[in-house]
Amino acid sequence: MTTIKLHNTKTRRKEVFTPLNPDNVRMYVCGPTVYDRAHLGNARPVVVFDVLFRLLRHVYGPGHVTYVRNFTDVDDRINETAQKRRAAGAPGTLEELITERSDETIGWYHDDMDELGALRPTHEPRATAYIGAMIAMIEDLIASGHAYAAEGHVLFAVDSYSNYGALSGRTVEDMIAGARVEVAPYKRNPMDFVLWKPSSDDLPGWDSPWGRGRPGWHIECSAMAQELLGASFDIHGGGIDLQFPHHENEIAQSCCAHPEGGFASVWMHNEMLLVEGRKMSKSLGNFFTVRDLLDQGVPGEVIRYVFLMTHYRKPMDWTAEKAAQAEATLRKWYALAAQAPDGTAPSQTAIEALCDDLNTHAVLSECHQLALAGDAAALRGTMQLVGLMQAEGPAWAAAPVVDLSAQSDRLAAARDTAMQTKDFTQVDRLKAALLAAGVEVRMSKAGVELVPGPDFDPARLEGLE
RNA sequence: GGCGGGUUGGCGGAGAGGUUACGCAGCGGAUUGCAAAUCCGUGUAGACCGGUUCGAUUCCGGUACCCGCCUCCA
Repeated sequence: MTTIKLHNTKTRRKEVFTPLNPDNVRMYVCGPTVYDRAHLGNARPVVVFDVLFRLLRHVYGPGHVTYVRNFTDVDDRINETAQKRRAAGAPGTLEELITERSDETIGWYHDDMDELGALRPTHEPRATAYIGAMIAMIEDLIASGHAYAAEGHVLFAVDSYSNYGALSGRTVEDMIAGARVEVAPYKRNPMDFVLWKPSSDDLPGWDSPWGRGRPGWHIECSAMAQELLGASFDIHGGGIDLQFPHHENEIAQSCCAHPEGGFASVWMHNEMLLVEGRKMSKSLGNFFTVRDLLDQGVPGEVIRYVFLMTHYRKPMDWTAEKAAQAEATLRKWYALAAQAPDGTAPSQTAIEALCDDLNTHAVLSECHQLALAGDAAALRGTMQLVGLMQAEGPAWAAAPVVDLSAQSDRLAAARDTAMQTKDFTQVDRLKAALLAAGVEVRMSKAGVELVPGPDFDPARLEGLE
């Protein structure tokens, strides 16, 4: 059996991965809050954990991996959009408008992530479908003394869980000392966090033992992981920004509600995304969504390739330069890989690189070597291991199908003549015109070959005859 | 203030306590009427200061700078 090593945030070390049950390797990744289009940063964990999903499927078998990624569809920004739409005269109840907004956003998310070549997870639960499970878990936490109700809220008591802060390396004392937030008066400890909060009439809410309200953010992941994966499972992933407080709170809730389980064995966090060296933000004017890039003509495979260039635990800088490089490389690879049939195993070197805490950059290096060696089959298999080269390769990378034989013959004839006369002006004129039209001109002793390039423009060939 | 991550050759970006990373660009060569494409060759890098060691870019400590989290943003 191949040995996979993964960096575990919990222990801050790279460890040999041993699944609790090799017949059912279980992974939970925090998914998006579906209030709008996914931005580029949202796509990074999707690609990172898609690569891990593919590796696990490769090693343990496609039928032996369960991957859960949730949709958070309880969120004030979703409510805002729904309220605005209602105010603008949209038909339907607020609840219906909220559902409509979530459905719409989830559809976009699927479209965009599909373009990146990400496999759909095994389960994609929506928080609103698990409110009952959340309420039950909160009731358990109150019963066992880990939570308390106060002024319509239910709060988790961090003092009841001695390991609180272990994942992120903080202590409750440190956090209180450095706290910048105002503390709600009903909290017993300033670090206590919300499990349930009351909803006013204009907000979505569910009936509960504590009145009409809605769940806090963290409880949904605990409840859905419990329902779909059990009290103990293998891997929990997400962006490093979720390490605290989100994941810390998930651990507290889950381990207190289910002391018989260990919750996640391995915690994995991807680093953040930068754009041209700076944090992506609306105020800096460098904020964009995945769809923005796709619309600008940057293919999903190119985005994926750029992501794979950087190890997931390092900050990744998105630059136009990288995207251009990625596209040029992929064109070469696709042309070669297209010559091979599906079904070739990936290179062992690449598998081993991936097994070493997802060294995707080393996989790309290996692909370069395979391409250099002209090994189309191994290249194809290796690209597919990391989610590149689906099917026959994308249309954008395929050479345009055009008949340039007339131009080719004409150029060859002119060249033959020029070889005799030593007057190449006519040949150069033809060549320049072809180059201007985006055609690559290759002349050798063997003859003339015309290859339409990425910027090929047939219109510019007119009048050439 | 607390916690965490980073700093590698022109650019991007890895691994490894001592032997070529790799890619892009550049340079030299082969090839070409000239090019393109292709192939071959080519880079005394490792923020700074100490320490451990026969030997450190790789381990340890410190300094500087950058970034993230601590505000339901992946």
